[in-house]
Amino acid sequence: MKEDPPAPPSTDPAARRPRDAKATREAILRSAVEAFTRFGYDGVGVREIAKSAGVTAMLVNRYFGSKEQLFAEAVEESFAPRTVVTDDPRTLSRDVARVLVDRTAPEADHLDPFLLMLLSAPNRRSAEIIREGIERHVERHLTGLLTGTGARERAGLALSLIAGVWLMRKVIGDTALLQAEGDDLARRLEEVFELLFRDPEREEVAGVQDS
Amino acid sequence: MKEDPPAPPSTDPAARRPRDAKATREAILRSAVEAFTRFGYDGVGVREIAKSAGVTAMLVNRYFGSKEQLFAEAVEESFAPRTVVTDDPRTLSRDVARVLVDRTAPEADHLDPFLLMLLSAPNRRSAEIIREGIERHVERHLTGLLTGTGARERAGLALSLIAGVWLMRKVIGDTALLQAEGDDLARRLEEVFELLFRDPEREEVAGVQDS
DNA sequence: AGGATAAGTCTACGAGTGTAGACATGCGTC
DNA sequence: GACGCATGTCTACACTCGTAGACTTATCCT
Repeated sequence: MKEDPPAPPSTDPAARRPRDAKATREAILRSAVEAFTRFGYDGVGVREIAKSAGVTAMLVNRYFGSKEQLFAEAVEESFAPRTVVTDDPRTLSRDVARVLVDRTAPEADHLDPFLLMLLSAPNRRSAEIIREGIERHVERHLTGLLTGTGARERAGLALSLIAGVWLMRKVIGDTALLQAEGDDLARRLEEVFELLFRDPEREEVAGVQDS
Repeated sequence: MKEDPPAPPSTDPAARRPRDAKATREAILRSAVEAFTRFGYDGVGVREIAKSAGVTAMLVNRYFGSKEQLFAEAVEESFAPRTVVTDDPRTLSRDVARVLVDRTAPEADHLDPFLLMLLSAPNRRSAEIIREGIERHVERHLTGLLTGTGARERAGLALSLIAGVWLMRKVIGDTALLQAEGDDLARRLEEVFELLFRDPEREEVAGVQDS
């Protein structure tokens, strides 16, 4: 009997934080990165992001101005850090292939910038923000690791393949790529990356026609 | 001066069609394929599709049951026909590379199933519909053209690369791939497809480690 | 202790969503 | 030539979206 107090003072995720603007801002940004990576720009609302950060929706706009600006900061946060796993050009192909296969495995749920890109690409505004971010951070970095002609173009192709594998394995759920044995997949991907990463002029045989 | 009549009886796209259920259904489906390919599942409303077909929104649901079922039929319509350009395994790599580069050129605006896939992938329901469609139509067809071990897996990787190039060039607008010279891009892509399409056991040198 | 100010919340609006149900209308057939 | 039914439309509902403006509350400084 007797009604319970409507707000049992259990572990409320918001009421406990003692009014710290910087911490709150970071909490919102963290929630935003996670939400945008899981559901994409159009797949999540600011109320949802705010709730999982323990605040109300309006505070998001107060700190970030708008959903679009919040997304821009989330892209920066997501793309800025490591992203590429190794800087050693000799093992680059193998490492990229291995990490890609591992992170797109069915049981893994890594929050990856490529997922954020794929799921937010349909919206034209967010696509433009993503383009700026991936060019400035990921593509530029990868291009710097490559030598020879067309390094930028080859880096772009490699990123296309990476994005495509993310798409097919984690977003679409393509059976052929999900049922494939991981080591086998990594080996084939390594061959492709090797083809894209190596200096085309340092090879003994170009092999292809000249025209 | 003087206001024009609010509805000038010019070429009204709907009023002219003489009540043909089949034709109307096809018109709606055509509009749906175009809209879903341009804006993705969540990026377009049934009212918009209906309007460009010259009918009202409710007629869409009357003919197709729901937006989701309409999307399923649109996927079928989009993925069913040609999709792969040639069936000659000898020129497959070159043809696929050439067509891919041409159709993703900045000036082209080809309505491609891959665009529909990319833009509708974020929605989980439509992603599942797409998976079913691309596996049953495109992937199965491509797998049948390949010989040797892991044909299905290699086909999946090739489709990943194709999707990735579509994404980076036409959706994200990646500068590195858009500024690249078309013939050069096609040549590099042909090499990658050649690596994925050829029978791994029919090669003189496997080159990679055995484990 | 008390007031200033930052930190956070509440209410609301205008627009857009998919779609259910009732209504209007034009065509083929007797 | 009029009826019947398929074809198409109108209105409405219950909801979600981003965000603008007014409001409340806690924290810090003097």
